[in-house]
Amino acid sequence: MGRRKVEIKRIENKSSRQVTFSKRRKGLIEKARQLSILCESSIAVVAVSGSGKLYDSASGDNMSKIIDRYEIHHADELKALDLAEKIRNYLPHKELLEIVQRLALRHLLSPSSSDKTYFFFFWRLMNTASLKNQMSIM
Amino acid sequence: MGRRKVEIKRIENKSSRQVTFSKRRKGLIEKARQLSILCESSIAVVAVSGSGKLYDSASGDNMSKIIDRYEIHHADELKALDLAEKIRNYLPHKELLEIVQRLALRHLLSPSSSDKTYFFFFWRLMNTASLKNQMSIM
DNA sequence: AACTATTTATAAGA
DNA sequence: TTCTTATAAATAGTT
Repeated sequence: MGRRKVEIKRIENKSSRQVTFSKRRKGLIEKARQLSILCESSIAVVAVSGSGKLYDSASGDNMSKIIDRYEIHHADELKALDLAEKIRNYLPHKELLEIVQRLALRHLLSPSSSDKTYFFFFWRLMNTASLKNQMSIM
Repeated sequence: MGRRKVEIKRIENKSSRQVTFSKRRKGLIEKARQLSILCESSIAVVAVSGSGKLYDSASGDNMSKIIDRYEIHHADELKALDLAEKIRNYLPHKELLEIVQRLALRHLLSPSSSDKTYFFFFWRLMNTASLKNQMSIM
């Protein structure tokens, strides 16, 4: 869709690579928006540039809800991994455990709403709080 | 890009909506793949159809890593929510706590690798195992 | 940041 | 549904 046909391979020139990233990223997100509206669907796009910058868009629903759906859909696959084996290799992290325990305690002390969607949101909050906590000590 | 110009609004006819969803979803994912290769970037797409079916693609890196990046990037925003307030409304779930405690214990008993990336993967596994567990009792 | 020659995506038709 | 094709839309190279 341009003056020349381009091969789909890494663009070597850095500045044209950046220009193309900007143009096509915009195009991709617009396509996602259109698909969402035309077909009454939810579309999430997350793009990480070569230099690590993050761009995202969520159409039809918010990003967290779309990610939750993805996680639930793929839960079986992940569960099939040997959990015990994996865990032996993970980074110990006392702060994580403290957060989990603190949140879990408050959670136990307040049995109220029964809306399932809250469960997932709760779990995401725990997740994110800990990710952030981890980031700050890196 | 077709015989007629189409307005970007919900397609009322169900079968043309499905056909368009299929065609445009394929196009979107192909665009994501191209962008990833041309510009050396990572692109995740998650699409949920009106009927709830999930389609996803990850180019340049795997889906979990891209989602992790998103979570880390947005951690500040989520942290700003009133955690205590939110937690008061979440669904109690004993099984979740048992899983977390069991995993946490094993985690404490095996201080080994120090690769940061494992931490995030560990945390994702915990997350997913619990989501799945929750699904099965819904 | 605009422009425009071309390629590419796709809406409607077969 | 799968293939075709006329046309709209995206974009590569240019200014």
